[in-house]
Amino acid sequence: MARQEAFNREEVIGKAKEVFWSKGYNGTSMQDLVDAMDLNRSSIYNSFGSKMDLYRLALDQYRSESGQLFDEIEEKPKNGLEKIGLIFLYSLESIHKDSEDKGCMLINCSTEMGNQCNDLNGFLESNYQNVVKRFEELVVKGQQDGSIRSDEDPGSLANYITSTFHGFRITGLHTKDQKALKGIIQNVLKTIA
Amino acid sequence: MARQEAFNREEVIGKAKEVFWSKGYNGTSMQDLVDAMDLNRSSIYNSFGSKMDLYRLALDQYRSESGQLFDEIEEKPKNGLEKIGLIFLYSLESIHKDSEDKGCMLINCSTEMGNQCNDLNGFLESNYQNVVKRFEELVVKGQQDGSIRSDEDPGSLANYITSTFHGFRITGLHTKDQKALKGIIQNVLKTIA
DNA sequence: CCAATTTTGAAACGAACATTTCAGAAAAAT
DNA sequence: ATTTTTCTGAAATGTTCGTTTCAAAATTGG
Repeated sequence: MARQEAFNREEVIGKAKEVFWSKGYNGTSMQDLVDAMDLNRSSIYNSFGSKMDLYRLALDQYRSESGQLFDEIEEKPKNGLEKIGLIFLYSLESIHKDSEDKGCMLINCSTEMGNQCNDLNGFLESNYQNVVKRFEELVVKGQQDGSIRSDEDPGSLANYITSTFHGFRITGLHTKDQKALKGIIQNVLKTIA
Repeated sequence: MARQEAFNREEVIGKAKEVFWSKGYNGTSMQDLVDAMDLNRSSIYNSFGSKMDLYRLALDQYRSESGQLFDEIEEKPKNGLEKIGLIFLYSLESIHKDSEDKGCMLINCSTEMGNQCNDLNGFLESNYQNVVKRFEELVVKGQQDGSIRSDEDPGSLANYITSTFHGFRITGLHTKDQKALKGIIQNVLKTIA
């Protein structure tokens, strides 16, 4: 048969992801992608379809990587409250390393495209619900091991945590002060303990 | 002398604001603005300068309107904690009325343009600090009247409140469920009480 | 009513946009 | 080595972008 792709697919999607993450969908031009992915225009269109198709692939990769975070924490020998704290500490680390102030790609997508693109809305919604679900699982665990209070149902607490979690990421755009950010985390944990 | 502007300045900036708010800066075309403002292209350029100039005017108007919210609450006969609760309830109302899912224009600006446009960054930063300051004032008041705990300094609590406040606005993009949103507010207030 | 000045409308600007085209280079299978 | 298929590179597609131009219409003050 014939020739096959010379590039690593996940790798070049990763490069596209970085550009979309930093500049947003509308702020990213095809030329930006050509430069970043180090592929020819036609190769990109051939392999990935349209700019929007590529954006969705980039989002998928980002979500997949973010989801792994919860998986990693699941295995650690910690109680529910500590595990939720770890999620926030990972986020703190992301903020610390985010010298470009790119923020969270999924939040960026929500604010830029959520109300403009119906196709993306389904993706964003399922992702949001998934985050709530993952937090809820940790809350249930915490209520079982006694590290999280049981006078409020897990879903409600998970809503609160998810909300503060998103706020935390926005806050990270404006301050990188570790002490201030850790103070926020402590208050969140205090609320659910 | 000569002819004068036939349109109301704040009014047409308001119309531009709606478009930018909904579609973002990069997602808004000059044609969108011509249509929405009901002004000719050249009139817009004559009166407001560039697209970016107009965007900044729209942002200014939005910030000014948002700031009035704090002013209104200042006059009410409530304690510090209740006043902070009122801010969140106003936000809840905004979310409820936001059928288009436009969210908060300033957060949208932060996520879309904060890391791309140095000029806007100063504006965004001063605005963010101002929100923290306004919350801090309410915290101080709450600590004086006993409605807010005094074992943590006002600045630290204000950081927590601001962070959750922004998260609340993001959450509003994903759910309009009043009970769920009120539950989040209750947890925030519980944390600082 | 006239002169001064600005707004207005429509057309035009070059640049940048996303996407397509297509001939030739490259690699796999026979 | 030849055939087959795909990838690749560069150029070109038509569209839309933000902005400018300019003559005509409009409105003010004298």
